[in-house]
Amino acid sequence: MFKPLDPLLHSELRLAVMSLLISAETAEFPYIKEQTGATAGNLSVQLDKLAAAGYITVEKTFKGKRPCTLCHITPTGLKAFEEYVETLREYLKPGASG
Amino acid sequence: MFKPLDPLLHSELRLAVMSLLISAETAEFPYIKEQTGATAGNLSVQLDKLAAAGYITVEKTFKGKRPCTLCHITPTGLKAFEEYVETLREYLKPGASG
DNA sequence: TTATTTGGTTTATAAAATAAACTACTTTAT
DNA sequence: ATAAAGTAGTTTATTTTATAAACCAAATAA
Repeated sequence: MFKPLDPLLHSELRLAVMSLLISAETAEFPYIKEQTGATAGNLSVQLDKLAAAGYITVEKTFKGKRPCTLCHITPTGLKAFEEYVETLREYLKPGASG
Repeated sequence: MFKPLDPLLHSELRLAVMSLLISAETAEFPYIKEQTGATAGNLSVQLDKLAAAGYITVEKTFKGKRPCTLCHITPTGLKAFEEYVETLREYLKPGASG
């Protein structure tokens, strides 16, 4: 039947963030914001949720004198992403019972 | 970058319904309910939304004396589903720029 | 020094999902 | 015949989620 989709990942913005972080190793807040087209507020909230779940880490650093928020994916996050993709395939491949 | 995902399809239940209808040609309300594990109320609401978008048609018939709600996918719905899958792939295949 | 920009967070609002309650009718049991 | 229980759903209320608007603090530019 249909296995439930991880609700934390089944969100357009959070999924986009995870997608970026998988290829990017680490990414800065403004970069993610630009790549996803999200507002800063929304991104801030969604990063918090991903961090609370342990899917990413959010590191507060400085770049010269300015604050700089660095994000990167955790092993837990990577695993969750992979599982999400696996689960989703069942929704996308109709007829393929499994 | 990230193309927006059709919000109508980016819903666990509606996606499951569409997935079923693609393989099933037509399906009865109770069958969809059983296969998705949804409550009747939720299913009713989500079927309405899919129908309002023209993604499915909902036909009210009778099976003997009992009411019977038949659903089937429309060409519009099929196209939307395929586009959704295509768009989603960009989120799932990190690094593959396109 | 007073804007303006950068880099965010917090809070309020809108939208969506879900569940609970209800309607209408049928079948079964009494 | 009537009551109880089941089927097939809809409507409405509640909760959750997503989004946007408002705000704060520091740095830079005018």
